[in-house]
Amino acid sequence: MHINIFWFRRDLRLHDNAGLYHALKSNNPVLPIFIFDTNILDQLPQKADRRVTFIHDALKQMQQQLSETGSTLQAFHDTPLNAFKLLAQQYTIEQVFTNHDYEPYARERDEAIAQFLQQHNIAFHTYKDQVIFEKEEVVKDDGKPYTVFTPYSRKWKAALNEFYLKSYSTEKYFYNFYQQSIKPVPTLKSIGFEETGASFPSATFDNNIIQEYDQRRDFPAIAGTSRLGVHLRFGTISVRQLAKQATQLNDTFLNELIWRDFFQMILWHFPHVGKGKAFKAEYDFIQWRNKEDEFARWCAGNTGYPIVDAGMRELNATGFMHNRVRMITASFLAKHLLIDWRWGEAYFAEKLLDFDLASNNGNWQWAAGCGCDAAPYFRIFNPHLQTKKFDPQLAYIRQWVPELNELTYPTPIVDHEMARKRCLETYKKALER
DNA sequence: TGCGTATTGTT
DNA sequence: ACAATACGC
Repeated sequence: MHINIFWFRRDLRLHDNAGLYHALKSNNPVLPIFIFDTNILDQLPQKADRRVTFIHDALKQMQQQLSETGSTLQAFHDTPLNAFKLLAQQYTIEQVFTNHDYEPYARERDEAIAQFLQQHNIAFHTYKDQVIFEKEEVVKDDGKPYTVFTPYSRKWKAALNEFYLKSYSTEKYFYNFYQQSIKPVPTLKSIGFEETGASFPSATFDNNIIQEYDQRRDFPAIAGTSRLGVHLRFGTISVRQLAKQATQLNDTFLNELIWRDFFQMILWHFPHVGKGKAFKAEYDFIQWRNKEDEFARWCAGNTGYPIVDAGMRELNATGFMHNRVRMITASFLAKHLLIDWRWGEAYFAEKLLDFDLASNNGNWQWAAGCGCDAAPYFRIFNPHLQTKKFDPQLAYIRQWVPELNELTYPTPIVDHEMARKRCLETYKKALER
């Protein structure tokens, strides 16, 4: 019996899934698979990882839904290549379907799998699913990719129509899942991880939050942001459904989704940014101070700047940090402390539940000034003024830095005015070359 | 989705 | 005295 395979990666949902839709419409029964990729998991420093827990929860939920169709998810804990070798021994596979992934590692992985499948005479079909526009779909009139957000977003909006927001109604074809008895999702323990007891934001989006997003998003003390980052990251919501709401409810929120497409597009066209290079090469001449002890204090939320410390403590405690505070803490690391932005990028990558390489890298490069359409290097956030503007009652700070009023609060790690001047001089020196 | 400072305008 | 604006960094 011939089967087709659908390979889940960062699209962990059965509804409105482009690749799954095409798989289910195909001529053969569809076996859904997921691979706990040891190339990735073996690099993770912690055995208790909220993201692995999140993926595990999402798989169990899909497994439940699949059991109602008489099918089952087949999960592997292996390298993708080994998993496909096993599958090719066990089944007669005609076609494999999956969705695009734009990260450097994913591109290498998918090229290797494509080669393996070709050798075994198995067709490999891939689809756009996690963004509205990808690759060359929104480019300048000369065919080159945009590197500045605003003109990109204009072209993006001009190109948008109902077609790009339409749901893929997979449900009509659920009868075409490969029928077999349930294969339980491996336990976290069996793949070398521990339960984290983490609770996750809901995947249902609140229209009121989206509607008032532009008014409320900058205040970390209030619930003004969607908290949907993790669901976009792992595909537990559909970006098409969310973008459709955004077009109707709030242009500022829609812009955030466009930033996400923008950074995925940048990573696709300029993969070196995902391999430790500044988008603007001249910024790699900056003489970072890279003081290990100062980095440790930043990580721990112990800089003596309450807004910075609150943000880092929120991150350490929850795996989340409010976006306004991400900008403040990132600017502080790169500009006040003159620590290589890549150290901060790596720390966020380790800690953020919603970590996404393209957005994390793009935003760190933005904060450090070396990215496309970046904050100019002389734009240095003043933590005190940022606090006055965005947490005037100190409600957010007090939540994460309860000892603020005690005499024991550490003195600032660095004087703002001195650090500001030092930053301007250091950047200027590097860019004058 | 900047800050800090000088200058101009208003009372 | 202080708010609004302009401008270099």
